[in-house]
Amino acid sequence: MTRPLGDRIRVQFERQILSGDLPPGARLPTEQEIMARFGCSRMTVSKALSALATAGLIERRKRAGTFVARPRVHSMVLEVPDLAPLIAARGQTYAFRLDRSEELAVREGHLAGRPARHLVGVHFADRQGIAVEDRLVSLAAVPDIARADLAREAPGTWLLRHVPWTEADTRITAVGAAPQEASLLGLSPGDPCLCVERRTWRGRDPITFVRQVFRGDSYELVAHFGPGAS
Amino acid sequence: MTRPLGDRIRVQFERQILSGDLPPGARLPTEQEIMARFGCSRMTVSKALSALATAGLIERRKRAGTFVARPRVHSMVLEVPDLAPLIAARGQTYAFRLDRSEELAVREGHLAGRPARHLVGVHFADRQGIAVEDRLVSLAAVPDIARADLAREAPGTWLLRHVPWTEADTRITAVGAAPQEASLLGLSPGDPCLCVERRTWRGRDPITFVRQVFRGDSYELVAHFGPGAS
DNA sequence: TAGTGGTCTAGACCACATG
DNA sequence: ATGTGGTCTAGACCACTAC
Repeated sequence: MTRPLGDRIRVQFERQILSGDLPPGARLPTEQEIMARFGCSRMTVSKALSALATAGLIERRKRAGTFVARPRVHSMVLEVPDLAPLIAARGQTYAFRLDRSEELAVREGHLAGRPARHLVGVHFADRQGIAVEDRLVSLAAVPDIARADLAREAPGTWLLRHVPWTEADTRITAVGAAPQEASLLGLSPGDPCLCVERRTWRGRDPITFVRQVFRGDSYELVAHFGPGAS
Repeated sequence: MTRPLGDRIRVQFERQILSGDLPPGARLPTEQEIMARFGCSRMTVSKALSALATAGLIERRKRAGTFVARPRVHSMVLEVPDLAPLIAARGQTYAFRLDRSEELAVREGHLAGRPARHLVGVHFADRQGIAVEDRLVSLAAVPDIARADLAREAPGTWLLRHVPWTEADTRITAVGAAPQEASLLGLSPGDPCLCVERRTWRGRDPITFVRQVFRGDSYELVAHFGPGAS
């Protein structure tokens, strides 16, 4: 049960960095010194340090050496849960109701100029509307969307199983509920809602644009930053 | 200007996967076959495929082979910009005003039972309040906080330079502005605001808890998912 | 210019899971 | 049982850059 040597090297420096023992800007030993200390070949040391560099914990500069990176403020991992299991986990019953489905030519956005299916619906938890969804799906990229049974399965869930995206942008804002949204969600107009807008691609082909408006009091997003594996 | 061989191997499979040429579940050639095709050693192939595996694009199983991974829905990279440069980039003038600074013993949360400094202040863009901030900073972890000049530099910026965190949780919700918040931000009570709550640690020591309430009409968060490097 | 990391080789032994 | 990936070695040459 002895862990790989490269892992032990990586974990040792990981610990020293996270504990503050090696503060940001500190210099690590050279590969030669680490080789000698662990009695291993240079390739093993190189792979261990490369992993730390990929993870952003260290920064390597030729001729100068290897240094503990200044922490990057600007990136955390955002959890993007699927609504159905999330609501089921709360002990509530999930449902989706499709209110509109039509074809149209998109005028703007990353789907501009393409024929698309326009889908509007509501996500429910125990008969309480918790989110309204307005979606465009490229017919060129997803011709099968016409045959999908979207009466109960949310378009997002269906899409994910049939045409998983490889690239996505998400924009998160707070908005006041529009009158129609408010009535669907059982709110008063202007009540705070979380608005999530997402554009997705597969390779370079745009797939879908979706705008989801969630009741502010029953939905939250969670993000995490940390060393991750260890 | 010839790219490293390992990179070329990695990029080739990356492209085939993202284009859908190699769909999820498809099997990649064995390392032996790739060695032969590129005329390189096995180590080079191994490093290229390991990088793809770390990135989550492929999955490697002994005796079975290497396969294109089923895409993971549930994680995107959330950009967490520092407010000052963000506002400067808009061509506005940034300022922070500290309204309260006191010591207290925290009762709940990840700082429970610890003495802390309680800081309340407002972020401004061109004299318009755009966010109110309520923060607790552990005195045990950051004794220097007492000496910090927080009159103009936001506590978050100061903290980042002096005690960078290594781990953080963020919760994003939509809330209605409380009366006091509304008056500070020039809103009416109940107007939609984006609420960001973050807990941070350095190693296992809790550092700070912060709740920021942003004007819904002048702040947004952006997240991205994609192959990243290429 | 000398020391650092970046990359690569041509082997090797091992663990493991599948056929 | 066998073929796959996991890891490691003991070298090597090169590019870059801080000294």
